[in-house]
Amino acid sequence: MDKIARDPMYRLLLDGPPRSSRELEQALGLSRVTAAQRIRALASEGLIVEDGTMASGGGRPARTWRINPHYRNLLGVDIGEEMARVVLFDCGCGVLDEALLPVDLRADPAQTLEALARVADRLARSPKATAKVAGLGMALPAPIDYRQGRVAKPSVMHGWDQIDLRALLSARLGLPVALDNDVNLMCMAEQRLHWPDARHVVFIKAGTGIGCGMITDGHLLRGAFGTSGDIGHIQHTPQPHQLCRCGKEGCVEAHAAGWAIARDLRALGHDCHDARDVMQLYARGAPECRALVNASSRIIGTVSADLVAVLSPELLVLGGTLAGAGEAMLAGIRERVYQRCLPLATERLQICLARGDARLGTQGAAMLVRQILTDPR
Amino acid sequence: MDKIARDPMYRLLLDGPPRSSRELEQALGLSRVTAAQRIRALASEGLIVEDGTMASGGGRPARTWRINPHYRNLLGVDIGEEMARVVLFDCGCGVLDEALLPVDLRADPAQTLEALARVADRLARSPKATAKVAGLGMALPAPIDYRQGRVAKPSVMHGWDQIDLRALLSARLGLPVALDNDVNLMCMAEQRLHWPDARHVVFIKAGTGIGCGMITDGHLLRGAFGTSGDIGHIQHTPQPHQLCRCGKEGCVEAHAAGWAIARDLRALGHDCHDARDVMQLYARGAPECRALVNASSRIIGTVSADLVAVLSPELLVLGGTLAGAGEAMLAGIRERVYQRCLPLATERLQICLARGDARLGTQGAAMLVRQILTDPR
DNA sequence: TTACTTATGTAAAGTGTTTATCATAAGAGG
DNA sequence: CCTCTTATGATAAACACTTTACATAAGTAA
Repeated sequence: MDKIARDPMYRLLLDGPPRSSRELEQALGLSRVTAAQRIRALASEGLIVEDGTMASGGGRPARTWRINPHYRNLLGVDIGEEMARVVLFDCGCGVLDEALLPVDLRADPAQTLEALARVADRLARSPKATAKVAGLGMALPAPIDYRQGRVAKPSVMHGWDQIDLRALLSARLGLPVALDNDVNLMCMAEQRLHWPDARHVVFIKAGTGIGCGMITDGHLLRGAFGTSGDIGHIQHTPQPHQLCRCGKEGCVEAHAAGWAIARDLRALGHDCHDARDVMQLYARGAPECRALVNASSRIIGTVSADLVAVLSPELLVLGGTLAGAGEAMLAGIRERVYQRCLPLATERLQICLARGDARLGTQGAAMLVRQILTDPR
Repeated sequence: MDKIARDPMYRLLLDGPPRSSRELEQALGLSRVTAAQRIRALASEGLIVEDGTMASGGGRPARTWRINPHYRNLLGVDIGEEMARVVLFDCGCGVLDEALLPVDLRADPAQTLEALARVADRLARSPKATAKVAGLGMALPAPIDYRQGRVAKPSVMHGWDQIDLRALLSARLGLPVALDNDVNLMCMAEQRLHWPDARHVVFIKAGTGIGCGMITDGHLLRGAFGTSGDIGHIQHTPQPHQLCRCGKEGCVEAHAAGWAIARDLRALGHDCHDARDVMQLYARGAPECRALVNASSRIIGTVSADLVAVLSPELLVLGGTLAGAGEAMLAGIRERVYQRCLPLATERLQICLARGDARLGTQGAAMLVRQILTDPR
């Protein structure tokens, strides 16, 4: 995107609903003249378009302005443990085209990257594209050194911490590239797209693994070393100790994650390997599965209670594959949170299922590049 | 403070070390001419003064500027469970005069406030005062509705949530007043005064009660309802359940707080009622006391590990009365944190004792009003 | 001492923003 | 229809900041 896109007025319209000239002027603290001038500039460049008029309050109704979604397109990539999703978005995060490809995180990252790059290239030239692609964002299931744009040093994604991921991808594609942890990006997308007024949000992703993203005062909380939100390996220590895939015992994941439920279901004779398999069994109503999911939800509820006590969010959202169990998962979380936290912290707290779909990670990734491309520095 | 004090240049000098014209210019993104002009304006108003010269790098050495601590004075109040401390500061947070007064939080808040106001008035007219008082900050051992400037609704400070604390005090004293939770303010003061480069800090206050303050990305994390940092009532559940003063069982406080240790020591025949008594016994080397303090430190370490996993701070500071046990407290915290957290989260994490003294709360309070008085809005 | 370096002061020209004023546009309500 | 209200456009003077250029101040290194 061009220089003009760094106008804070454009950022405001990217993040929020259409606004009138006066609203923009007040939100940015500009004078009417300057606001109008900047609106003209953005409109003449095709960055924003007229949206409609507001209800009249006894006078001439105000025109509202919104971003032009077809000014540029964006690519969002979400690398999962087995599949990667690549989505072509317009710059309002509307889906234009999409592709899935299998990935093997234990394989050579160079090969995986090349496969991803080919798909990205193909999508950028898709007949459904509405503009040229301005950048690519990528969500990764690993701690990310956000400043450096690479996977943080010791990581589960073997070998990925060795390469300068952002520079490599950017050079290969000829596009600006931004990276972040997948849960962080899901959290950001969920908040920005579905709860724009919430300033303090905890997003729990319960899938094959468990993690959380946090927004405090409207800002994504990344922490000092890119490891924030690592709730999966908080010590839970209920009676039967379980070995976690991280090598420790008694982690939350080892009792409540999709892989742990699958492990327990396999022990009961089911053919079940990941969170998706668990949800299939759950949907079919297998009682053992329901029991395990309920138990999981209470364990996640225990951690949630700690998060609520520490962070005092106004919204706790549950996403990830296990959120497919819906109210059953929420029940366990609510039970523990209301049981353990102060009324003051819970009386106005909302506990909900994520409204975003499986594309949440890619949407967050696209929003991240967009944010960087429109950052005034 | 006057209008000119809202200059971001002044705020920069308030928070940081003395700087040269060039450093100010770069930090604020101004041109040399404008920076010099603003420096002149601030200096002529008496807000800043010349500090000295920097080391020469082969040319004329740069002059450095610092705030004039005697431009205005500030009052900081820290209300504890039994005592309140009122300190008169210069606007660099240097101590000028000080007073302690007993308070009873169960008494009528109006009486306590009047007693406080009298002390504040007296200090403002103290012979040690160097300038007129610009505002008063207050630290309270309760969740605070920061926006409203009052104690959040259901509170342990009975009756205090009924009154418009900020407005009342402000009217009584004829001064701008700001309030916040005591642990938040201690956290802020500790970071700003002693770890200015740390952007992600967890401050644990272990005293008669237990709580924590958090700074993420340089900003104090207050949460949505003023209850953030409530780690004292996280469920700990080791074997012998203990009734907490909050009415629940198995809270961290019920096992690790000063009041809980005092309770256990009383059961062993010691005359011990609060954290200070515990530290006296500890200093005298009572073995039961040492054992209990060690156990407490491990419990606090357990919560600390959760905080480190979730927030990924670069610095974890222990303050409060129990921090008087020094390395013994740190040992238990370090043990649990290193045992339970990812190496990535701990390898560069510092775990230290607070450097601030008993005036930390009042310093934070003074910094809070100062921050508000110099906020450009 | 001289040459070089960096810091600081001052003035002029140019850019962008604000404030103020006047004019026009487009709705509601009578 | 007219009046009232609010939105928007155009313009000019005032203001703040930046850039540029030149001069001076105060150190270091030889």
